[in-house]
Amino acid sequence: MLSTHMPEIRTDSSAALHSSSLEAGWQRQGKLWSNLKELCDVLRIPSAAIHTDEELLFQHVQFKTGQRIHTIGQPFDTLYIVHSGFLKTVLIDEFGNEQVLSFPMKGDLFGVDGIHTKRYASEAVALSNCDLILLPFKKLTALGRAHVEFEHAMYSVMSRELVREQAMVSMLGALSAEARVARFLVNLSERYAEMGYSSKLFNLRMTRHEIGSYLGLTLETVSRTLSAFNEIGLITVDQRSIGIKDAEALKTLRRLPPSSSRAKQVASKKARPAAPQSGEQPDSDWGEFATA
Amino acid sequence: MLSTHMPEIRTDSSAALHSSSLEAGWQRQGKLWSNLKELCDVLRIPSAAIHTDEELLFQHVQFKTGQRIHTIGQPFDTLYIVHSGFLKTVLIDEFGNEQVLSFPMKGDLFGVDGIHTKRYASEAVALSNCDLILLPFKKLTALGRAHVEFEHAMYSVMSRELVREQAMVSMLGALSAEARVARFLVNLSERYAEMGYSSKLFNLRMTRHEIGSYLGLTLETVSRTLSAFNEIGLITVDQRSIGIKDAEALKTLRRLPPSSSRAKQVASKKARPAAPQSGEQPDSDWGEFATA
DNA sequence: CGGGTCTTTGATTAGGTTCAATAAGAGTGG
DNA sequence: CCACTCTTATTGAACCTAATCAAAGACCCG
Repeated sequence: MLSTHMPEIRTDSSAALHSSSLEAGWQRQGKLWSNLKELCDVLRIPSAAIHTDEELLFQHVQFKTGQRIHTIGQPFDTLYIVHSGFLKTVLIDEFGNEQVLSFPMKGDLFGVDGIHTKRYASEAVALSNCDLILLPFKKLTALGRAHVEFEHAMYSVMSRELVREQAMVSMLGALSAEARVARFLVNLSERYAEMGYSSKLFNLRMTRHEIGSYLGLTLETVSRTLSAFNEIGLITVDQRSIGIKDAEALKTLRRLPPSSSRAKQVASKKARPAAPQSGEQPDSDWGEFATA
Repeated sequence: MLSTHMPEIRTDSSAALHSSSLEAGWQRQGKLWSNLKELCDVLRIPSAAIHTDEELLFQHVQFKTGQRIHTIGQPFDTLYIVHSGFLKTVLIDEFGNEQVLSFPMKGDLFGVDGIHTKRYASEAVALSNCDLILLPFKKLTALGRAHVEFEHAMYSVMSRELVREQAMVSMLGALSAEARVARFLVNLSERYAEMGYSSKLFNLRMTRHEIGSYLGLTLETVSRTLSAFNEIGLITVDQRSIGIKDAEALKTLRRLPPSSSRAKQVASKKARPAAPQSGEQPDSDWGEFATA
């Protein structure tokens, strides 16, 4: 996998991205510009308060399967919003191994990890042909100052990312292999539903290896677990094609309580008198854990 | 643990926090107000560009060991900056089990996860007496509009948090128990150094159980691993007291390469020709992984 | 068709959990 | 101040989950 078998790799994306006179070659697929409202809609941000007459435009860029959007250490200056397509973001360790961090898809923002050090901390690769909206960081901050709601929305999106990461940490730290795979499928299913695809039957865009890396498992374990779910009738599996048969069972599938839980449960109940914990966690996509 | 043994639990912090007439009781320890420059300094943000004559003040609040700063689901409106002391942030799963997400200490910002849903997604508990600076979210956004540098700095701090979480995910997904514990110790050591304490000899502020939860291990494994490091001479352990004997060895301690690495390594090298990966990741605290 | 990647499945191993028992501290109250 | 209790830490032994090693089949693309 990776992109070793891909013909052309754009390592110098920044060069091409900003030449506004030469992008004719990119026109073939996807649109070229979005206005602010469209951008907000994609990000699932309330665009009501935005002046719809605003005619600030955001450039799109297309990437083909296997192309790299940015690499680790590359100077940061723009964020990316997925308009269509599927990607992965990865860390590369000292042995050249990938660690998959996320699978951005429509409506997701990535590149945020570059803000801090001014260099991207991760690498983003297209898993399918992609249409991305460029959001130069300068433009973002300027927009934030112009539109209070937009500023708020950006903080909100970044916060959403953080919550998602927290859920990942929680999952990796506490759940069994089966539970992780089950959650992964449920999350994917819900994501597909949001995007208007079928939540019951879809194709995985990533390999078992990538899923394993994302979930902290080996590809064999992922494969075996999918097969096991298939046996039990929770799903159907045929290579990349997944059919969800019993979403509820998948959602509630968990590690058998670590036994030490029971005592704790009582203790914490007693000590947590007024926490409105039962309250909803509305709009939580990429589902968490404490709220399920 | 938890706070089951603590005498007084403040579940309604918001009520008390904002009554600016009654905080006399809190005055005993710690200061009460910081200006913008002090706030930036604590956050390790360049405060040079800030108007030092700015006389906007930020309230402090003190918490005692075991007290809860905020709970899951509680309405969000303020962020917290650690001025002194040690805390933990946790998620609570459906069985009442804690999942430790972070151990905020001096200079750390927490509460960010509340921005998205307007409710805190995690719970923060003081592991020692703490002095926290309150940063109302409203005030933050207003400041961002007034001072471009500050706005940038806030994005930067949030990005830093995200990178830290990514490093956690990476660690949980790919490292062995020994490697996790080793990294944990190294990170702590570096953090103590930054704060002006000894990096060679320090006390853990958290239990084995909390460390285990943070690292995705059981408390027994943590204890055993520390004992093993002690045997080998990498550290000395006596209950909460840790002495770092061989920081280098701890830093380089890793899982034996997963065997499949070697082939990949060649492949990725070939396909990644112009990545300025060797570039520095300056100022990365709470160390990552891909850059070590 | 052929070489590569990806996936599945089996056999075996090992790292980490679980269960259990003991010890060491810290706080409480007589 | 000491006994009592509760929490925390250490260590051992058995078990089990997931990793590792291995092999064969499926798929894809040139």
